[in-house]
This record gives sequence, C-alpha cells and structure tokens, in this order.
Amino acid sequence: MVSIRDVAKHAGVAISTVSKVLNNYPNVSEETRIKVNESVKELNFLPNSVAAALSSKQAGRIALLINLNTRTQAIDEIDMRYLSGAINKAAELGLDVNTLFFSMFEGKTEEEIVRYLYSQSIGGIIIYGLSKNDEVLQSVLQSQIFKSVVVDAPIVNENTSCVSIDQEQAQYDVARKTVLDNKCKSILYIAGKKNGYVTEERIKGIRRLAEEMELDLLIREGDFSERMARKIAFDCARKKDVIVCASDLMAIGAMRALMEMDIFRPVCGFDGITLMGYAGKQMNTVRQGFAEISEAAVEELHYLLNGGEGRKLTLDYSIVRMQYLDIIC
Amino acid sequence: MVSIRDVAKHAGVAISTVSKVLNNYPNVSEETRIKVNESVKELNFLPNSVAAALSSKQAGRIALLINLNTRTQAIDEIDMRYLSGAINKAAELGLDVNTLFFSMFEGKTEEEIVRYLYSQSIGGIIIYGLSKNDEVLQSVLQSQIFKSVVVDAPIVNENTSCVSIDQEQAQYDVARKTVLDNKCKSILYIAGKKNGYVTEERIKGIRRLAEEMELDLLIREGDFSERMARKIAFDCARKKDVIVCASDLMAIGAMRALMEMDIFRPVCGFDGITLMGYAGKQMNTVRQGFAEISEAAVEELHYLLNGGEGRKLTLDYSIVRMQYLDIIC
DNA sequence: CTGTTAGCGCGTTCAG
DNA sequence: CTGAACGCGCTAACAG
Repeated sequence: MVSIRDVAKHAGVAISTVSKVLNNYPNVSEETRIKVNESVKELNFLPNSVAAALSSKQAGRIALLINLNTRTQAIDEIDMRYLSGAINKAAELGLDVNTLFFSMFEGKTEEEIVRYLYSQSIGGIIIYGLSKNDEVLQSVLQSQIFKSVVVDAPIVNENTSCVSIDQEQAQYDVARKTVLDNKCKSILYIAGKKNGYVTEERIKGIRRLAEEMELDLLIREGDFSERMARKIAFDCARKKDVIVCASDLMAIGAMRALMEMDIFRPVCGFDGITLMGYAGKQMNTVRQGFAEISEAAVEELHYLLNGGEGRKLTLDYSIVRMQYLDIIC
Repeated sequence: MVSIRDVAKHAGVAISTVSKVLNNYPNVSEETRIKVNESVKELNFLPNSVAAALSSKQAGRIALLINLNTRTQAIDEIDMRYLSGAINKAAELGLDVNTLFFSMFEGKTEEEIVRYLYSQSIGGIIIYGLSKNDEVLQSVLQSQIFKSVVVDAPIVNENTSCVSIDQEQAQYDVARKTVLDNKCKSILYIAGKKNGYVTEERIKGIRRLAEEMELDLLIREGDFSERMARKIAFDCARKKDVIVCASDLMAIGAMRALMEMDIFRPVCGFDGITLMGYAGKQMNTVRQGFAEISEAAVEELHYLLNGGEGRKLTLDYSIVRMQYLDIIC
C-alpha cells in the first residue's frame, strides 16, 4: 500500500508538503505542486481516509440518518433514491458516509446518540424523514454539536440547513392543473401525517387554491396510508368532484376505492414514485427528484463543514402525468 | 470526548490493559477486567472506531456492494431489506459499514477498485446481485485480497463464502404447490436473466418438477422484467395450464397480460415482496427473508474476518400465499 | 499478568 | 515556501 510518505520520497519533498498539495493549501509553489501531483499519479496514490479522519478530527465523515418506513413498506423507493443520491455525491466530494437508521437510536438519550456519533468520528449529519415527534433527534440538532442538513423539515440555525422543494406551491400547482383539466368545483383533499412538517405546507397550498378558485374544500387526514386513503375515499368521494392526495400511495388507495365503487373522479398524487405504474391508471403528480434533493443535501453539508452558515434551500420540482408506459419501457 | 487514556487513568491501569479488556484478550486477570469495565461504564466510554481501524489495519470495516437495479426500479424493496439487515447486524457486531454501489466501479479496473477499498481501510466485503458479467468484481473475489461473502452466487474459496436459499428446491416447491392446487398438466415457465446464477438453479427446480409429475414444460427467458413477462404471457399463456415465474415482478406482468386477455391461469411468483399487494390478486410465492439473508451474510463475514474459512451457507425459505389484506393492514 | 513503547497514515503547527 | 516533529486514539509487540 502506497502512503503519503512514498509520494513525498518520490517527489523529493516533505510529507507535509504533499499533504498541503492534496488539500489545496495556499503556501506551496506552483513548481512543487506540479511535481507532487505527478508523483501522486505515477504511484497511484489514494489517501487513506481513515487516517485522514483520525488526524483531522472529524472532517470528512458524515452520517445519513434515515427513517425507514416499516409500516407502509411500499415506498422504499424514496429512501433508496435518497441513499444512492447521497452516497454518490459524497464519493464525488470525498466524504465518507455512514448510513444509519432511526431505529438504531430508539430509546436512546441525546447524550448516547452524540457519543455514538463521536465514536464514529462523524462531523456532519443529514436527516431524512424527521417529524415533530422525534424529540431526541430534534435536540441533537438544537445542540448544534454537528453540522446538519435536514431534508423536508424547516429547521435552520447557524450549523443547520434545510433542503426541500416548495411544498406549498407544488401542492397548489398539481391540484390546480388537475382541477382545470377537469372543470371541478369541489375538492376532497386527503392530507398526510398529523405532525409532519410537510403535511402542513401542502395543506396551505390546497387552501390557497380553494380560496383563489372559490372551490369547496374538504380536508381529511390520510396519515400517508393507502388503506386510510381508501377508506376516506369510500366515505367522501361521491360528494366531491376531484380527489387530491398528499402522496402517490394515498392516491392509489383512493383510486382503488373509486374502482370498487365504480365511479370516476380525477385523482392527483404527490411524489412521482415508480410504484404508481402498478395502479394501472394515470394521473398528475408532483415529481420530486429525490436523488437530486439528496445530492443537494450532501453538497450543503459539505458547505457547512467548510465553514458555511446554515440556511434554507428550496429546490425545483415538476408536475407530470404518470402513466404505465412511461415507467415500464 | 473521553478516550482510552482517561479510562486507564480512572481504573489505575495501563492503556494497553484497557485495550485488552475491550477486545476480550486472554491475558488479563478477572480483577482488573472488572475494574476496567466499571470505569468504562462510569465514564461512558465508547472506543473510537476510526482510530481502532487505523491502528489494527482493516479489521472491523466492511463494505456492502449493491447492484442497484436502475432498469426495473420497482424492486428497491429487496435492496433496502438487504441494506437494513446488514447495517443493523453490523452495528450489533461492532463492524463499521461502507455502502457502495456497483455503478461507482463502472469502467474501473480491478486494481483501482482494490486501491479504493484499501484507501477506506476495508477488510471485508459483501456482494449482492453479482452476475457472471461482472468480470472485474469476479476477479477481485478471485484475488482473495479481501474476505468476502457473496449473496446468491456460488463462489467459494478460502476467503470467500456464499449465502443463499436453496433456489432449486424453492422453485420446485412453489411450483409444485401451485400445480397441485390447480390440477395442471402443462407449465409456462418464465425464467430470469440469462447469466444469472440464480436463474439456472431455478430452472433446474422446475425441470425436476416437470419430470417427476410428467408435465409439459415450456421455458422462456423473461429477464426479470415485468414487461417481458407480460409479452411472453400474451404469446404463450393460452397454450398452458399454469404460469410459473422466477420473480414476483414478472408474475405481475403475467397477471396483467391474463387480465387483458380476459382468461384465467394460476400464476406463481418468487421473492415475496410487498409490491405484490398492488397487483390486486393473490398467488403463491417463495418468501425469502432478505433481511435475514443479509444478516447471515454479515455474520459470516465476521466469522471470516476472525479467521474462519470460506464455505457455502444455505438458508431457509417458505412458500406463502400473498394477498392484499395481508400486506396493507 | 501488567506496563512501556512503537507505530498506523495523515494533518498541522512552528521553526528554518 | 519547506520540512521536522508532534499528536489523533488505538492496537500490538515486547519487557518487566
């Protein structure tokens, strides 16, 4: 295994000089910089990230904290895209990644969690799927011990950024398109989980639309569950012209109910997951680029780790019509 | 941050003694062992795994190599279960995990891959979804530089174990049950991918069944694709009594075709994924415990890293009937 | 059985 | 602008 020492010897300079070149420090002459870089290439040197982490004390190691959805298991797709987006981007930026699940911290205190992260020499974390009920993780964020990026939850402080699409506007847009396409006068809105940050934003969006277009609006809580959405649709769909759902999964549930009741109502969803293809219908949905969101989160964490200050980032989305052939081909 | 030095001081012993206790080395008296353990608890000490990895030179760091299925995106569920099973078990055993995707190694040479793994101080790898076409990864395994566990591919040598269910028997079992339940005389078998290790085993299973029960057997390659399976079913389903598919996803495709053709044929699948619920029908399938398989793989790697020798492990499976209500409730 | 010592590979002062 | 020297937290020989 070729180490930084070998490179130094080969280039005829000191170890620290090599280190400076590798980490793009200023005080190195262009001449030696080139010499070192050549040696690096010739020897195929790749710095040992473990040693680097130990030495520089938590600089390039980050943790991905994922809230695996064990109840509604069908939406692994979202977590998987988050994961692969983050891991790929991290590799690109030279960050080491540690994937962790919320379940590993169940019943643990804030102190225990912090200690564990310390023991892994972790300097920054990205949190996916945080809800208001995760008090312990919330206080880890508040403590600001780690640089953090929160996906889809509005938490910002000096060391914490948040990344998300504009949920309010997206819900407004997709619902508006569906309403206009079908000339509706009343809406059944099946909302998400009670304490979800995202849920509230989306409700604001649908409320704004209803006001602007003077639509009759009925809101029910679907808890992001297909089954619940199905039940709600059974109970309320007849009375309304269109069904707007806060997730694709719930949209599937609603469509099931409509098919069983043998009535037609336009339905729209939210997320743009592939699973949609299996419902056998087509509909409007908000396509969130989960991988892209995750990549942005890693970049943002990288920025924080390099001294940046916490901020709120808003990403783009698009309204698309999903249909069977789009997906399977 | 409390380090091993603090523990040593607190317990009134040398640093190395603490290290020995932590790693369960033999030459320590029961007395000091207890003393040290008490100090560890009092100080809430958690060893820094990065420093340990650096010092002990690749001992507790393993890589998960996952072949993300980008074409048929619907089966993220399987990879997700593999991942969570492995990560949880690794945490339990005190192993550090690095999650990597095949795509990160595309176009890379064996040497580059090895160097990268070295740079991460990785001592062992687990490979999911390896096929005969992945020549570079194959040669990494052959080189035996890393202790390895291969899931679902029959590669064994001194430093490599493989873990899998008995594919041949499982295919035999699920098809047999379906045939007996429906009194069939002929089978359409939609097989998997051409160069898949698993595909061949399953074909053996269906062949054995056909011989034993004197059934007419037609085999077609479905490439694990829903769309391909749908097409095959369109072309061949009428002529046969039952459709046996080498994956749940293909079973969905076949069922779609049957519905469109408005004919009935019993269908059986393989995997037991949740996605099945969305097909709206019920059928027999082989339930593989993906998380359990993955846990076993990590345990096996742990065994190899501690000096064990490569071997072949076969795990259990069950034949189940999947149906809508099972899944959503 | 215990303590001392020397690294692991790298980052980072601080003289020169 | 360069290089020697120290330390990160831990493991592993070796001495005592």
